[in-house]
Amino acid sequence: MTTADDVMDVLVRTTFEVAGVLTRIAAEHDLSLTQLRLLGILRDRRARVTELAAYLGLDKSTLSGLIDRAQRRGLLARGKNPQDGRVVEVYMTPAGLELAERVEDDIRRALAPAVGRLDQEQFGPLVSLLDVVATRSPRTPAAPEEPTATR
Amino acid sequence: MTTADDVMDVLVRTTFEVAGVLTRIAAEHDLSLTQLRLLGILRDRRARVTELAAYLGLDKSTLSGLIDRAQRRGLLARGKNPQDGRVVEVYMTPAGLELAERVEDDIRRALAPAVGRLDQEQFGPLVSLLDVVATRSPRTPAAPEEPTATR
DNA sequence: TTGACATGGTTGGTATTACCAACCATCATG
DNA sequence: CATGATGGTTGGTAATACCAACCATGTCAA
Repeated sequence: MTTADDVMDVLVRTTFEVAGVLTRIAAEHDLSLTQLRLLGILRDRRARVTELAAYLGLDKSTLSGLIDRAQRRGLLARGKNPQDGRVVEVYMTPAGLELAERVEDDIRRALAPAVGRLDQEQFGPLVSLLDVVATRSPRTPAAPEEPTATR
Repeated sequence: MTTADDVMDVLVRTTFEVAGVLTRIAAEHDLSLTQLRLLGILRDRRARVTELAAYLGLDKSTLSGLIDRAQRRGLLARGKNPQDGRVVEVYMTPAGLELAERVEDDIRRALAPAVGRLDQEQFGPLVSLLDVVATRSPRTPAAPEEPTATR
């Protein structure tokens, strides 16, 4: 019988496995895992600092440094928000977008052997199962403390 | 149609989600994610420094510091190997084992809502699918394999 | 209108993580 | 027994991340 504990074990194992791959590929491009996520987020849309901090579960001050260094490298830029003078909006530069694309290619290449061990008809089931697990239900009235993984 | 890219996307998303949970719970016990993994490995068996470095994909010198701090906290200890005087064997103290147990409980509690969104009959399929993905084929002598972080 | 408070970011300080290079001690081999 | 390989530690540096304190800007009530 497969228990919830078994599911957790394999989830944790997979997490370390995938995180290891991501860390390695990121390092090859002189990026940390956090910077990788940052680029991943900003790839799709510009975002304000607090928003990024909430999303990543990090302190605002951590973001300041992260953005500083990425900006110094020319990967992203800070812009003003005309509606609210306090807000700093962060967005990718063309160089950042280009790097993100290269990194994504490398990640897909690195994950290919692992995913390739599955039969193609297993893709669908795995995706729907993991999607259930990974998607936080928005309706969790149980714990008023801790809405997300922030502190 | 579900593609390999879709699988990768959900894998990465799940990884960040689970890693976030692990990081949060670890932090609640004043542990980093790396220390968590370290305790997870040493829970089952004692190991030498180089071995740990290989498992974790870290430099030996990083392990030195990691072990130093955990030792200072009374979580683990260094022992000698009678066969080889150069070797340092690391093992958990009772306090370390106890902490590892508490942390595991908290992790299981924290992952329960996510896993609980699955039906019980989906446990088996998910575990076997993820096991395929997370288990490096022995044909690839790239890096040493990863034991489960908890338990 | 103007205080008072709230919000958004940055700065400064500290601890940890992680790397590399250099090093010492111990083994293994010619 | 000299030489080299292996196992760990030390020292130096950069990045990550926290907290507390701090400005600047917005908001709201008296």
